[in-house]
Amino acid sequence: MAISEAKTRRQKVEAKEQAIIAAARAIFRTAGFEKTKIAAIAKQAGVAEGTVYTYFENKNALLFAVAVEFYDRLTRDAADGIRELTSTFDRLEFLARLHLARVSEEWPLLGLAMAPDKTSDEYRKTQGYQLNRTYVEVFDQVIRDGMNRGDIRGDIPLNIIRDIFYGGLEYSARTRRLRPVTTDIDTVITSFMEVLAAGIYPKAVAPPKQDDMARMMNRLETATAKLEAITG
Amino acid sequence: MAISEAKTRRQKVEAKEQAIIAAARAIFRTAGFEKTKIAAIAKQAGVAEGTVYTYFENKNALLFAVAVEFYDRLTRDAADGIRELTSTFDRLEFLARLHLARVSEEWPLLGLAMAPDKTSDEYRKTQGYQLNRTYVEVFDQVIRDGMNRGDIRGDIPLNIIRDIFYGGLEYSARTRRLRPVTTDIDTVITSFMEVLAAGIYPKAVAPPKQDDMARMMNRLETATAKLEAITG
DNA sequence: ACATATACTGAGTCAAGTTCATTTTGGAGA
DNA sequence: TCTCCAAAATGAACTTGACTCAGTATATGT
Repeated sequence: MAISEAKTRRQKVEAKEQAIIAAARAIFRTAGFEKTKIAAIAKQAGVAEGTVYTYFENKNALLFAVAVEFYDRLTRDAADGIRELTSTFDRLEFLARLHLARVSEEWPLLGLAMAPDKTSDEYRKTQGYQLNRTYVEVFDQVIRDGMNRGDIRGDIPLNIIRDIFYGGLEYSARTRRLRPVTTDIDTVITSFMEVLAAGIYPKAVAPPKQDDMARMMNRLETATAKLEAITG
Repeated sequence: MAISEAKTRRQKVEAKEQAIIAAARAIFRTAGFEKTKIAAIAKQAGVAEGTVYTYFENKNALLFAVAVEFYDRLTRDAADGIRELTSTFDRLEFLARLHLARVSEEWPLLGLAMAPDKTSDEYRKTQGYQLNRTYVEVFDQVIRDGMNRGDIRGDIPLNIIRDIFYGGLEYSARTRRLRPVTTDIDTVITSFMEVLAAGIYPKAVAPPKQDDMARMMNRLETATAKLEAITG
């Protein structure tokens, strides 16, 4: 009967599809896209080479399938995470942390998946765009909400804020990957959020009072003492 | 004699190398990396297929050569541009404009050139890193200088500022490329600089009109922070 | 002019992605 | 339980394109 087929047959097929995606993810991750051979994926998934092509149009489509899973999970985690947080700042910090962590792990692969080369066919181009849109919509909502609350200034286009946020995070992830001495992740997030919130220019300062002058002298003494200790 | 060889023979060889690079750049740009055939490059450059390989180890090396030219020009233009500008803000805005413009044109290609896949051999990996370092050094110098002048707060690691700057710009460029309705480039730069300068949070007070004392405080903070970083 | 090193050539090799004719399998109907 | 068929699986064969190499042409120094 039709129901029974839908249960067992379909289940087997879907299990096999998952096995192929899992094998692909694992091998792509260790070997990179170019060096990964379809033969190796097939072997690891326990199927023949040709079978891969009954599930996926080609190698790019397979990479794309891996990317879809990644994005789905990421979007879900992002949405779940902010649900429990109330302040705009906390939400943004949460999203920054999540993104930095995930992207550090998987970007070498998934940045590629969305590259023009790999999404040249129309379906994947628009599909990839949608995937990204859905994910980023979580962020956009936090910002819009923050603007309404007065937590975020309303005179900057959302576009720009989004690009700075995700662009900055992606580059931070890249820096952490490439640099020999890697900064503690909490420090990165703290500084990142600080710049996002208040910018790189010095904050407005109140004109120094008497106290400030005294404090400054004090600190200058300390600093000078340290300097002398070094220079001798 | 040796001199004459160095002149005519070498010149011819270098002209041919340039012809190959030029052909490669043109075809890579229109067709993308994967779809570009060495045969097509050879034909356009007016040489046999095999000749390409007397000049370049392989296809990746050819792409890399294109990237080197791009970076050299970019770095030169960046350094030249800021030389004529005195204020920190003007310098940063200039660098932002330059980067956004160049990256919009060429990134689909050159982002790839630096990707892990293409720089897997040790030479190109470190070479690519150096290329990037040299370019970014122009920016770093502007920031360091700005910190010393008190134009930029000293309590944020240079890393972070750099990543936000270039990451944000790259994403802005990407957005401009992908989005159907593209924002005017001046608006993008203005908003971008505004966020970089002052952040996304509402300003507490009017923009600081720093008097000398405040400037000095700021500078002292910076110096002390550095000192503390050294002495622990 | 001659010898030799350097540059150039393009047919051939090879690796890997993709196709397809054939075989296997799971389940619906008798 | 047996039969039959459509879906799924197979792997050998095909195709494409990067790369090699044995041979040819060219330029330079004597």
